[in-house]
Amino acid sequence: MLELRSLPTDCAQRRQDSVCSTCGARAFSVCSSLDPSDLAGLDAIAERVTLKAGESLIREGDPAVHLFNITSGSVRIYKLLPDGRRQITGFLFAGDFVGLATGQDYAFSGEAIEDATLCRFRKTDYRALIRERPLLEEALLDRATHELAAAQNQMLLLGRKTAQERIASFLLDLPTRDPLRPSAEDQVRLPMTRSEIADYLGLTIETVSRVLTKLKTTGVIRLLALNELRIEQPDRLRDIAEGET
Amino acid sequence: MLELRSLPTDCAQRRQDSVCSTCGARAFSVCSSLDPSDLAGLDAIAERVTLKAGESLIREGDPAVHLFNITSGSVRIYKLLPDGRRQITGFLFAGDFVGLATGQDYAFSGEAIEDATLCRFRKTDYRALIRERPLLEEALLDRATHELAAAQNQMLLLGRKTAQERIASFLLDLPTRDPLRPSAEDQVRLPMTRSEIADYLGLTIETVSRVLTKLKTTGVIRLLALNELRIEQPDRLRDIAEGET
DNA sequence: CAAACGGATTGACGGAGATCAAGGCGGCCA
DNA sequence: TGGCCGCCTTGATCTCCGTCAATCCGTTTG
Repeated sequence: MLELRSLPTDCAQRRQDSVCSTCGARAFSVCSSLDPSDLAGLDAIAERVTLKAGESLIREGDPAVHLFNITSGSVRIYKLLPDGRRQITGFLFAGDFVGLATGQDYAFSGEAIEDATLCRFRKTDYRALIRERPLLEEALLDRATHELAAAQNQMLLLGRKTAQERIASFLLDLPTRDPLRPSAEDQVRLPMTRSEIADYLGLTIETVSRVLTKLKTTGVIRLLALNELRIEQPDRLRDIAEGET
Repeated sequence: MLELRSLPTDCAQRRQDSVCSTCGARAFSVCSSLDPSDLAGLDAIAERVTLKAGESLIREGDPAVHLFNITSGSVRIYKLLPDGRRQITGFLFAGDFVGLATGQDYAFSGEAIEDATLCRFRKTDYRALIRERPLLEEALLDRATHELAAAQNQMLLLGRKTAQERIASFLLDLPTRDPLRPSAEDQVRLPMTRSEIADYLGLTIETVSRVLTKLKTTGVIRLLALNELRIEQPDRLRDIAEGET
């Protein structure tokens, strides 16, 4: 097999077989801004990581050494107050980038919700790659921009919406998030627990539970299982989410 | 004066006199990533705008034609629910960039709090400039990154902090924001009304007022005027902001 | 299969902050 | 100088949602 090194066509072949080139999440991630021949450069600095449900990815306050791209599964990122109150600031899925909002140290913690796989990069390596690939930087800026817009929506939700409006907004937003599990029409999978939903929406588990049963009894949604539901009246749910009730 | 055009040194002189080169906010803005000779390119696409207090800059839902850099004064950006509930998602000052979290349409509205001056760019022109100036793009990404981190802090505040903790956090954060008005040690200027503070912190005016008087009577702060106060016990205020009480 | 366990639901109650209402205070203009 | 207006403060009451507690339910374990 050693001869391969001297055969250009086979080198190209080797590149085609890189992990990145067969990555199921590539199409949804910033990596899609790199053309196939650039993927080798990405592969060179990428490291595969797998996490079991509940395992920690990064911890708030630790030096920000690595950046991550999620390739499958889901991740929660959150901040804590000294007394343990938790605010989950995002649920991330395949294609999402972890570490955008990061300076010297991580500003938040991250853990797997379900078993997940990720690509890990040393921040220094990644920065170097960015400088050589303007399209990659552009893709990152684009993503940061979208996350900022999403953050503003979340601030509106947390600052001004009622419990029912928060849940409704959440149920409408969630299915659009995971590209690897495109929900059937109006079908919502909840990979996270009630407690995580509560900490994402600034509520308690009890309130989440009560609102869900109320939406169920009014016929807006139907609970198929603990972590699976169907939206029966999408228009009604949209009205509720925007406070038109 | 026509001869000037044929004299290189005078041309250089002319560039020195560009609006950007004398801009008081340049040092704090993304423009600082451009070296002096690049400023001419910025000048070419920049347009000066002045706003009186209360005047509108952009409106949520309108096509996002322009981007802005604030050069003096202050601006509030906010989102509304159909019934009029308002969430202010940010107070912006000299050097801040308006329009990062913007796709096809503006995702939020913006208005001047005080009289303000801004640089306005057509989005298309600005994108073209970015492509030629990697350092500018880098500066923008950097700024987006910081705003994302700030947004996460605000989500923690809105989702999990008490009224008193929110006010304390706000009073500690605000003085660090306006580079053109570096507060005297522990002196806080409040260019916005109580109503705006309330809509930024997810509270009502009454609660803002009550908490401020409580902080006053406990000696943590002193109200010098309606829009001016002094932090008498910074350590105590920091403890309150983090919920250590 | 029973018991234990973690997460979810449901109910009763209480409290932080919203709502409603009544002044207070300073700035502006006639 | 006085009256008006916008903004702020203060008080009384209400309510949504948090807290506390009991129970349920599906899963795991011995």
